[in-house]
Amino acid sequence: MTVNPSARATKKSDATAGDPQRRRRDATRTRQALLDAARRRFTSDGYAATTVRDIADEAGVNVALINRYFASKEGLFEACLGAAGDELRRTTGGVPFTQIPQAIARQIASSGTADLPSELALLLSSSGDTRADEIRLGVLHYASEQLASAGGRQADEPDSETILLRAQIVLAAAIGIALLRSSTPLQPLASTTEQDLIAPLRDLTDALLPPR
Amino acid sequence: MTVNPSARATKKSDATAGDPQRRRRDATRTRQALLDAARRRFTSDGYAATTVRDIADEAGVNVALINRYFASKEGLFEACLGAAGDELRRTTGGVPFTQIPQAIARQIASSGTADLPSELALLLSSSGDTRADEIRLGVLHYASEQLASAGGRQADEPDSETILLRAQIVLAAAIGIALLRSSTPLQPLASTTEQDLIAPLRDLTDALLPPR
Amino acid sequence: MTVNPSARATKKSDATAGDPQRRRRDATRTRQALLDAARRRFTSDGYAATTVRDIADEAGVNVALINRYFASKEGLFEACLGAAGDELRRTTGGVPFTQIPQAIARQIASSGTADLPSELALLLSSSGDTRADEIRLGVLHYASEQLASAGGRQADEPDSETILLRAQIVLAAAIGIALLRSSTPLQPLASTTEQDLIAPLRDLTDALLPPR
Amino acid sequence: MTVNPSARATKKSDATAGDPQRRRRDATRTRQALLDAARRRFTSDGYAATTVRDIADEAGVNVALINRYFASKEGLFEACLGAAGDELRRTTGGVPFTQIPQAIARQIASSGTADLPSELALLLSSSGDTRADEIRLGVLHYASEQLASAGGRQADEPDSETILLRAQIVLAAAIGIALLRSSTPLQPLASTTEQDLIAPLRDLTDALLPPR
DNA sequence: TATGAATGAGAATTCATTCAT
DNA sequence: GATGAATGAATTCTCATTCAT
Repeated sequence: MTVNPSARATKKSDATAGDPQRRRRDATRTRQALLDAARRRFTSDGYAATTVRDIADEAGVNVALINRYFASKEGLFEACLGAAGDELRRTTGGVPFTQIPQAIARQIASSGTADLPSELALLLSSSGDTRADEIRLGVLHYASEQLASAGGRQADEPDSETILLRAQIVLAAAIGIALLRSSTPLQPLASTTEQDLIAPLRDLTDALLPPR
Repeated sequence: MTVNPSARATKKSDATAGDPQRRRRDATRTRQALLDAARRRFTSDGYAATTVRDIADEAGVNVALINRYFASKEGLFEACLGAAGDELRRTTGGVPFTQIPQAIARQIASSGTADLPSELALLLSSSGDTRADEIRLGVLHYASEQLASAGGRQADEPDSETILLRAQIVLAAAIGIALLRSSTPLQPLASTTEQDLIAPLRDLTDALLPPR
Repeated sequence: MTVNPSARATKKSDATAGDPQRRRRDATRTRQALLDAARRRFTSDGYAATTVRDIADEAGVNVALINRYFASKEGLFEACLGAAGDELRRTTGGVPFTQIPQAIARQIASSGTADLPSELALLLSSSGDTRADEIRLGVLHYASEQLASAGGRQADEPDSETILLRAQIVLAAAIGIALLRSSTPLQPLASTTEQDLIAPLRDLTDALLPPR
Repeated sequence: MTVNPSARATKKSDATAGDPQRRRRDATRTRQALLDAARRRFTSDGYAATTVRDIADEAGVNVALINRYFASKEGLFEACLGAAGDELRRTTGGVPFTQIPQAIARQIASSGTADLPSELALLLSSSGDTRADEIRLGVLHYASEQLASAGGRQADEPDSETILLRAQIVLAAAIGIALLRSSTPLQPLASTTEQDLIAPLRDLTDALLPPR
């Protein structure tokens, strides 16, 4: 399910033309399947409510492999967080001011409603793990600073604190939306498309993050 | 055994008539202590990560009383949710449009940062319990409709769907802020006062919920 | 099974009659039952091969109580070791030289063959737990020094090192006997009585620990 | 493919004539490496506390090879026990009475303190495996009978039972010493040399096993 | 009403072993 | 012959809940 079988088959037939669809033992693929499944469950159910068995079942692999590849449930969570951070940085880093609404909307609505929820939502699932909290906080900081500087502001301006606060409110809004979409079927928000979100998000960012 | 709690309470107040403040065995007091403690822990740690023992300890009462008064952990959560809903309705119901930012700011910052977090954050802690989810969804719906109608809009207008969506985004922002403040020490957002929040929230609501 | 119900009943009626010590659902008794069962299994099977379920079943109580009363399997082991150390100190502390063989024999054969094996055997079951290892080593040291000094020797004599070594060999012999009796049905050693052991042990101690 | 290991070895030594020490794929070498590593870990940690991965890592080979060569962890243990029994028989079989202390001392101290512990200690690590227990008991029996007969005694003498008991006590002492040396750093016993042990062991055997 | 004891279900994790390459 | 992937059975521990005072 998680693993796309068709793409896999294709790749496979390229590699071992005579023996298609027979790749059962692939460490990296297993790892990724676990990572995807974990992200889904962690964001929709929260860290504590998610069992490793849930994740393994959803990934279609044996539970013990979670410990093999990620040492522990916490390790898996940290890996999810790291991946989410990377993804966020890639999507939002260096986006010009006018593109921010689109970027946020894409981030929120990127992968459908509940199928593969936005990385944003993951940033609020606390695990009680210190290391994970640090990662989370780091990503949040980075993201809000990116937003703050997108308007062309510098960190040493007199009202930089205010700007940062407003950027964090934008971030909070984005996360709030992602959460309401992934955990609660609150209509119409839950079923909006990326397009639907751009206009209100533009109003929001324009109001909170006025360019120079 | 004793089925009627009120009758019992009456008897009790008779017994301790001389010292009405100091009642060691006071059902309603115990109930309230549990409710407060539960709200704190549920919002800061999430439903699943909170143990009934945590709550009981924080409330300073015996664990078994949770089951006595609320039948189960889920029952306690539902009770918290109900109380949060009531509180929200009281705070945000019928607020005139211009007062919305203040109302939201107060709601968010009402009780300090982490000491007694806003009810808003509770609205996203899912418990996996169907009844609780219904309550939650109900409260969220009500709140967003209140916001939508605050601008003087009616539910049967042609663009009512859009208005509702925008109201839900405002709500999402409010919840996002509450969450970032209660679960993560993201500065400066985490330490802002009610006053600090009003201006940006005004900008936000003005942009998203234009009055007629 | 382990806990003698009749003895318990008797004690109980005694206790509740005049003694202010009341035992309701009896935590201390449960604790002791666990301690006894644990000592049996740890000595006969070793730490790692013993499951907490084995112990709980043998004690006739629920598994979770092990964690309740001793925090962990390791905690229970440490408690056993501590109790064994106390018991050893009580039995062997300050025993005059001529009584040593009897003391050792009693210690070894004290409680039958396998029913409640000697504390001695426990002193060799390593758990991999650092704290437990320290306790164990402390008890072993104490016991060998007791033996060394029983012959009237002082720690500052020129050959004190030799004396201590010989005392440790006596101790090793005692432990070896206890082990061979508790873990392996090596006949005739496994079924000897306390009396049977005294004569050979006297020869052994006389040969290794010559009095001044 | 290659069935005959000796043929293989021959071929091998031909092939790697210039570097006879370094053979990567050598069944008997791998087998022996596993056997040595297993003996070390089993004696120092006990059967249950030793993982097959520990052993394989220490031997520098893949884990699966344990099952390949010894069918199971228990099989490996039995093999160790068998090897230890052979070794013991070789060392102690037919030793004249006066040489017994030396033989025991050598056995105990043979291979340093912890590096390659005495086979003696292995004789007490129970595995819960019936076959292994039988082997163990057989070895212990054989050894004690050897000791008993070393004094020139016959099995049909009137006090043969007593003699056997005393021989078992000597054996118990030897095992006790080996254990205290391999598992616990009890000084000075743990660091004594073979020479240091001979004198006390002579006193011990003389006292317990008087020759005819 | 309140409390500590007790319980059973379920959680994460470890580990010997087997499979496929 | 050797290796890394995968698996299922256990094991320890936690936790909500119930029981007995």
